[in-house]
Amino acid sequence: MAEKVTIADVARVAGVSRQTVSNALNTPEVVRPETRQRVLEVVEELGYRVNLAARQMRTGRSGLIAIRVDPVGDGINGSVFDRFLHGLTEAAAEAGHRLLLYTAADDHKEIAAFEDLLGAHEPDAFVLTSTHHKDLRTSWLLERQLPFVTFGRPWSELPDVRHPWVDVDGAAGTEAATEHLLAAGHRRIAFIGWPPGSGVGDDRRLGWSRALAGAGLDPTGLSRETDDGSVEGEDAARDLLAGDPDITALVCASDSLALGALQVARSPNPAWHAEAYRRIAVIGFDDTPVAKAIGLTSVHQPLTEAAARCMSLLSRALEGTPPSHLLLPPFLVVRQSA
Amino acid sequence: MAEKVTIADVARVAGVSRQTVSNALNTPEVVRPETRQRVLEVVEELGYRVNLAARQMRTGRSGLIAIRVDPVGDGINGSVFDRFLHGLTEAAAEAGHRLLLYTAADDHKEIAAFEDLLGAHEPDAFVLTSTHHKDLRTSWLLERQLPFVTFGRPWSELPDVRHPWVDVDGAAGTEAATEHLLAAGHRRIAFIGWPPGSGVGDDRRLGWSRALAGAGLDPTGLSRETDDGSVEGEDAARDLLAGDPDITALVCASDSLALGALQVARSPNPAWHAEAYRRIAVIGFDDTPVAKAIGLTSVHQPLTEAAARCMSLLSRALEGTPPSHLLLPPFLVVRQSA
DNA sequence: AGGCATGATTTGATCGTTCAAAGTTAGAGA
DNA sequence: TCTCTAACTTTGAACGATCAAATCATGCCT
Repeated sequence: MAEKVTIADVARVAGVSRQTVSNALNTPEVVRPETRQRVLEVVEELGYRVNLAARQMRTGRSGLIAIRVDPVGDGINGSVFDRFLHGLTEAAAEAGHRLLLYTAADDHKEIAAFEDLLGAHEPDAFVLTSTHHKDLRTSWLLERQLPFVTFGRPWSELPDVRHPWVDVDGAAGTEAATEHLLAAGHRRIAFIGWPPGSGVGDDRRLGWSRALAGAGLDPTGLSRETDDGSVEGEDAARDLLAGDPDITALVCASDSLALGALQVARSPNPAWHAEAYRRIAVIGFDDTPVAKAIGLTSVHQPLTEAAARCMSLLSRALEGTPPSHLLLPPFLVVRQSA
Repeated sequence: MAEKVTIADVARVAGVSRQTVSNALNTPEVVRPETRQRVLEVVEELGYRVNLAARQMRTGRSGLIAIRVDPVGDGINGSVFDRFLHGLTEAAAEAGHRLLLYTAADDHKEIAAFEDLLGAHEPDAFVLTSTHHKDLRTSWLLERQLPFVTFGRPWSELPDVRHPWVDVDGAAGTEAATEHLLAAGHRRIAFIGWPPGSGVGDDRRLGWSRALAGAGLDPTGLSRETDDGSVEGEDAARDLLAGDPDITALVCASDSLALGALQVARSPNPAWHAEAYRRIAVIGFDDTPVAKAIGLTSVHQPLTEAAARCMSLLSRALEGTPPSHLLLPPFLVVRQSA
């Protein structure tokens, strides 16, 4: 390790006191300009860097922002989080913070992780992802008045916004996808989504039905609910197409589902239906690398922007500004599949 | 924030001194068993957690391990790093450490980031990925005797191992891929890789040529060098297949390249060659979600294990054990493409 | 010239932990 | 009984920064 330069060293060389150095760096306006200039020169010359552990001990601020990473999943949808994480790392760095990673298997474990972290590394704030109904984590953090932002809106009954959040307007995404299909002449457009209860899933279904309603079409019988996954998507697509010969397009709640649906759409099995080959359009959600690779039209979430916005809301929260939120519009990336 | 419990609180309640509490936790063997027991009970009861900032100030250890995340790339190969990161987060947590993220655009910037970090958060160690020839980072860290491990072997001239590293045996991977093709009866097997000079790329090419040599086959004219990317892979595949009508299989240095190659292989263009449709086998590298999605046979790297091994080598390095290294074997995941 | 407000800088204390050294206790041996 | 050693525990200092309060300058007004 190189020689450590402390604030006392800088003070000695600059011929001022510790506190003046501290002020020159943290509260420049209370220091006479020429003094500040001299101090800054010495800081530069000696390569002084504030020791955050010492600062943290006094001020309680660590400069850390904690965020959870999940265990390795199927990898398809995981890329969404990863892109967000990369964006957040950069945004945090610009705001003078760094990201600290932790893991947790469920809400309760995550709250235990909060306690661990707060006792040990004392992060200044948390970033939560994948919010859901009855989210224990947000209420826990709110109770303790700990600063945090969620990527994902609060899917709760409470009407008032009590914490900052950023989200992507999923309904607008599926709505745009459905309208794209309508504009292309499709009339029977089905939806493959997740079981009701997940805020994100319900929201994405809503956009689809809204678009159909806008075109005066009846969504009855055109929706399937299944867990996320490629195989599940395949089954749902097969079921839909077999049951309704007029369906010509599928909007899916994720690229995983869409990938499965696409298998069915691209290799129609005569057994489902006796009629001639139907070309089925498929649209996914998240614009993952997989979508790009296989030519799947998909709804793209502006993750880098979302990350940057999360960070700026967090900065404001750390300054004590009352919470606000932001709903970002996604956009459709049109490829071969629709 | 909840009431802070300090070591002094524990000491008071347990009726011992601060230092005894500290010893009970950090050096249990010097404390009488019944004293230790009592202390631990009080620790539990009060929910005491060591304040790492204070500890760090005294011991210099922060409990942090720093790792760089790159800006969002094409996403296909990025997933390799992300899986590694997830594994590392878990492994680090088990060893009582946490991961700290930072970004940097190149080697020089990264060294500047080292300096920033060491002055500020003082990570105990670094994990470096994507090592390369003339890696400035490793020499910088070695000079200062800072603990680190690389995921990626040192691609340098120096014969002696001077730092711990973990890597996946890329040559063994492409060799296995090639042998798989040989076993399936292929005889003209081409390789699409990166320009020479990148250790990883050269290594992967080596495995392919070694397998051919082992089967008594001549690799001349069967290799193409191009930058990474789907389009590049497509061009290279087209070039190879057009130039040599006997080629029946392609081994690629990445899934990105393989994805492009697969486009060519799956939709043969009569213009390249007048003869009948050739079914071309394609094998990629990294077993990304994309490979899984499109049925691409690919070489899988044991990333979770690699992460765990990195962590254990790091733990040893922190204890002062001399550096050692590990070359993990990858394995082939066979899908429809080969 | 004296008093005073204002601005700039310094001093002493403190955050919570661990190190180093000093203190205490109990048991063995003389 | 007294000494000595070994085992255990306590005490004081220090890590490097910032807060709070004190000190020192300076200029303005009466």
